[in-house]
Parts: sequence; structure tokens; C-alpha cells
Amino acid sequence: MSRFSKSDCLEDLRRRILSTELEPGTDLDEAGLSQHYEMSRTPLREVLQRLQGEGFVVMSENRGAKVASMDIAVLRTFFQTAPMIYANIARLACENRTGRQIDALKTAQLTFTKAAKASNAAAAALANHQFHAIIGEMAHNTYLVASLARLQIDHTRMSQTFYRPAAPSEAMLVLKAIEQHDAMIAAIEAREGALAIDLTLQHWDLSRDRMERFVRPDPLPVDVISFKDHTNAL
Amino acid sequence: MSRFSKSDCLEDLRRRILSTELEPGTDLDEAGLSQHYEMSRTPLREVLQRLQGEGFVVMSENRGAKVASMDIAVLRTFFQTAPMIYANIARLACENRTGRQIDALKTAQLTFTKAAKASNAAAAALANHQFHAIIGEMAHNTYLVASLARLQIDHTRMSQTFYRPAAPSEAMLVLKAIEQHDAMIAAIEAREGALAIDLTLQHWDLSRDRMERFVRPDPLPVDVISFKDHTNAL
DNA sequence: TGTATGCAAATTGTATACATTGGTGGAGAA
DNA sequence: TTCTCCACCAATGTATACAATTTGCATACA
Repeated sequence: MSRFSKSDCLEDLRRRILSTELEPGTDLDEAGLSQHYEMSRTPLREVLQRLQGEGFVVMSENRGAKVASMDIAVLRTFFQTAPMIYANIARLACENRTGRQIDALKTAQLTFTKAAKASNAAAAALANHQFHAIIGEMAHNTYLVASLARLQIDHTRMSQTFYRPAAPSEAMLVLKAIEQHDAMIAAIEAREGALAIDLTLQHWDLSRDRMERFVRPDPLPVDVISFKDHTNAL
Repeated sequence: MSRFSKSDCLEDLRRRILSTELEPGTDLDEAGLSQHYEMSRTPLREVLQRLQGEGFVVMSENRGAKVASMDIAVLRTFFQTAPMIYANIARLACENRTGRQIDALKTAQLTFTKAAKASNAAAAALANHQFHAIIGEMAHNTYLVASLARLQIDHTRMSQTFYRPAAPSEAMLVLKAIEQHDAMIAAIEAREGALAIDLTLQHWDLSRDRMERFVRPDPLPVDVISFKDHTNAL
């Protein structure tokens, strides 16, 4: 009957939220979604409950579900917390990674590289998400992964612009990110914890600079808004 | 119609899991629970989905929900991760706490003290849970709180035995924990981050010693099992 | 005795109908 | 004109019936 299974629906909604196809704060109408995924409201509601648990959506009684917002207060804590979590995850990944996981990481990196070089922003951001999620799995620490997963939601949403190079200098940054990923794979495979942390923090700095500019973009050119003859125009 | 609201049900299940009234690994039967809480299976299933998101239960397709287990692998990461998270939460709590939250913390401490001194193990463990959850709120960091919440689930379940003093020396440890709580309140109120971290780590050490003995109890007396005349009794 | 197979019971998953809540717009009074 | 109140509508919350899947047991066969 229904073309989508429940897990398909779950994955698809995750994807749409991460790619900001569903923007932060968007109202999620149960009836509409259940029609879109060709399933009844009952299983769809369960999917939403689950997404709430994962931090993708927030729900309030009698008022439905909304895509988790990204207000300024949250972003502050994001920049504050991310390096610590990412670094610790990297260290643990070195200790606990399995050979199979290394293979999965290399596959994810391949997917990421292709999407990034093709300037397919949404695909690149999702592949990057997947790459770091695998490192999270390697860490094998449910407690930290709970933090990581939430950080990644916001990280991936903010980095959407990263992979739409507006200038050649920005395209270079993407290439640098690819190189850093390769170095991280090597460090994790060799179980070199200190190196992995170092690379992770470098990778974070690259990403942070880009995101901070997204959050706090360059101000508009001053001379455009300073019409001396229109002081009352506000 | 139903005596329990959905949020009552959610809270009660949380409580029963934290107090190990529902032991780790217990199968949660939907029909039984919906009858117990006098609501239909639909809202009950949503409650379970939510508890899964919070890490209280695990669900698998067509096989229902189970109370999250506490196997040896998880415990290892628990002891590995907890101090870092608790310490960082304490530091952030100093920075971000509000006056209202300090009041709430003092109230929680009062409840905890009463329960602990009355040797009401389940109530004491839950009150302690509440105390540290409030410090988590103070930290005002969704990412770390996600970790904290999961740590607390296992912490509270393991500390059930802590508040059942088997010997006078153990009763003293409970009194020490109460004192540490008071000191932590003062440090957070005074926004003394370094002190708060220090106290938190001391508090952790106290708790850890007790829990490690729970996880790895003293071996049984040797002479009870060494019947020299019954070597084939196994 | 051990293993395979098929049926039956129990349990989970889904659809739909109905109840309840929150918002909105229009009518009436100040 | 503006404020208040009420009725209606749209959307969420719940109950129940039914479908699908799993599990346990019994039976047959090697």
C-alpha cells in the first residue's frame, strides 16, 4: 500500500531537515506529511516523536511539531561545545575503531569527495555528516555520541553554504577539508590519538571560520546606506 | 476517562526505570502497560518512542520495547565519560545559573537530604537525580545536557544501593554526599567555576568508589565453596 | 534423539473514526 | 471604530478494529 516504509520516512525527514529543505522553525503538519509519505497519521506521529528524541524537531502539546530552530543562544553553546566533543570523539575513535569501520569511513570519504568536487552542496553536506557520524560510531561511547548527534544536526545545517563556492578561494577551502579528512582517516587507522585530535581541531577551525561568517556575515558596504540627503529614511 | 495523563505516564515510567523497579533489559509489553496506565496503546506507544529518544528504553522493529540494559561495555564508557561531562556542566552552571534555579536547587537538596537520612533508597536516588538534573539545566547547553541525561540514567540506576546503608561507615558516606551538595550549591551561587569543578570531581570520586564496588562486589568467601569432599558437585 | 516444518497464539504495526483543543473571524456592544 | 465574546473550523490527541509479523509448540520425519 504505502510506498514509503516507516524507516524510509524517518531517514527522509532527517535528510530534509539537515539539508534545510525544511528550514529551522518550519511547522510540520501531520496530515500533510502522512499524505506525502502515503501512510496514516499513526506511524507518522511515531516518526515525529522519534525525531524529537533525536533533536531534529521539537513538539509541544496540541500544537504539533516544528523543525528545531537555530537561535543565537543555541549557536553560542554550539561553538562553545563542539571542539571538546569532536576532539574526544576522535581520540576514542582511535582506541576503538574496527577494520570494518575504517572501510566504511573510506567509502564515506569517497562519496563526500565526489559531491564536494561537483559542488553539489546538499549532497556534500550530508556526506560530510555521514563521515563524522561514522567517527562517532567508532568512538563507541553512547554518552558522547548523544552530544555529537545533536551538534551534527546544527553543524550540517549551517555548513550548507560551505559547499556552494562563491569564489575560487572558497573552493580551495573545500579541497582543504577533503585533505583533512584523508589525514584523519590515516590517523584513526594508525590509532594515533594525539594526531587525530590535532587534525580534528584544525578541521574544526576551518569549519568554524566559514560558519561564523555565515552567522555573522560581512556588513553591507557603508556607502550604500549612508544617503546623506535622507537622514530620516532610517 | 483515563486516570493517567500522557505526561504522568511518561514520568512514572522514567521513575520506575530509574529506581530499577523495572530492571535493565525488562520487556515492556504494550498491552499490559496500556492497561496499567488506563490509556489506549496509541498514546502509550508514543510515550515509549519518546523514552527511546531519551535513552531509557530501546526498541526494535516488531519486537517491542525493552528497558535499556547496562552491560559491561556500557559501564566502561560510563566511568570513562562521566567526570568530564559532570565537570564541564558544573563550570557552565556557574556561568549561566539564574536565581530561580538556585532556589530550585536548594529545594531539591532539601528533598534529597530528607530521603537520604530516612534511608529511603529509591526516593534518595531520585532526588539526587533531580538535584544534578537542575545543575544540568543551569549549564544551559543542550548538547552537553544530552550526554548528561544519559549518564544520569545509568548513574541513578547504579546508585540505588548507595542509599541502603549496610554498615555505619556507609551511612557516613551518604552524609558526606549531602555536605558536598551543599558546598556545590554555594560554589555555583558564587559563580566560582574552579571550585565547583573541584567539588564535582570529589563528589564523583565518592560516588564512583561506591558504584565500582557494586559493579565488582567483594568475592564470596572462599571456604564456603571449597568442599574438599565434593569435587564433582560443581 | 535431533531437526525441520507448519500451524496457532500472542504481540506489534497500521488505518480510520471520533474526541478534544486552539485559533480565527465575525457579530454585537461600548 | 475597537474591544469582547462566541461559534466554527482546522489540527492534534485518543480509541478501537484490523492486518502483519514473530514466536512457541506440536507433529512428522530422518
